[in-house]
Amino acid sequence: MNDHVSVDLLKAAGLRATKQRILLLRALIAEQHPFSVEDIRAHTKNALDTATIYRTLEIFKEKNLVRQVELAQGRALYEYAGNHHHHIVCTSCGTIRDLDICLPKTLHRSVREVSGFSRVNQHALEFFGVCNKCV
Amino acid sequence: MNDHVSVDLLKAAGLRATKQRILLLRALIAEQHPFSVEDIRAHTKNALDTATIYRTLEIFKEKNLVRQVELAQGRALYEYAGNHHHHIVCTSCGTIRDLDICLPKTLHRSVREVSGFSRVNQHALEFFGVCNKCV
DNA sequence: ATCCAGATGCGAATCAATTGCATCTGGATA
DNA sequence: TATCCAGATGCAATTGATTCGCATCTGGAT
Repeated sequence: MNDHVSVDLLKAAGLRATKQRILLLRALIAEQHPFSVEDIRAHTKNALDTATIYRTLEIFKEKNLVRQVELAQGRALYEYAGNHHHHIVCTSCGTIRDLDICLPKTLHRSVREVSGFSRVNQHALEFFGVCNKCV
Repeated sequence: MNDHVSVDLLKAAGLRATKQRILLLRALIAEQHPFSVEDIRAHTKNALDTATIYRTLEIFKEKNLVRQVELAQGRALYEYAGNHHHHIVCTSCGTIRDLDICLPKTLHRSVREVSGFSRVNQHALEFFGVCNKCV
């Protein structure tokens, strides 16, 4: 029932709305948090094949439906690309918390100037520290 | 001869100065750029075993001699932890350029406040764009 | 010169991610 | 609504990075 949101998002992105894509997108929207492929499989009760998940995530990334997050944990994490934000990771327990903080536009602009790159499209920003539960 | 620098750095870090560690550290200092394990092997003419490189890099990371860089290229990159800096990656050709840009301290401080974390020790910041050679 | 905790090399194992291929299906078309 | 096919999927096998077990070696303390 609640598939409408996912279906609409898929159609808007010019993608075929298959069962698998609807399920995956719904899981991503529901989780609202960086998510490994194994987490996704668990969340969807193994209804999705691993290869399908990887292939679909790749497509979703191209359409800016999901974002890939690298936290040096040996595997990639993915999250629904709602509003732009960043994360802080506890290096002790691995907890990930969202941050509503972003780079000042001035910094983004000076990167283009300093680097000599024609375009600067994205940035990845992750913080690492120790959460309050880990002292 | 030029091993002295590496040897001193290792001793200062409280590590045994083995042939392998001197060689690896020298390669990292010489390269001054994010480096994959395969790159390191090539640079050192396969004198180092892969397992040794991984194990040693892990130790170097703990001693803050090297930094691990995640650029979502399917493998980790490592670079000598000289002065703190960041990178911009061309999403077309993969070129990595160093940036002498960093976050304003105010942002770093507010992360601690917003997140509720006790400590904020590090951050990873990577930019992605298109370099001038790739149009 | 001796000694041994720690370091190394080798091969095997692990684990995330990718690929080939036969089969299936969403949705465009008649 | 029935037909059709490019694109999507599942499965199994593969790749490629990283890790591990274990026998051997070595830096540096004594």
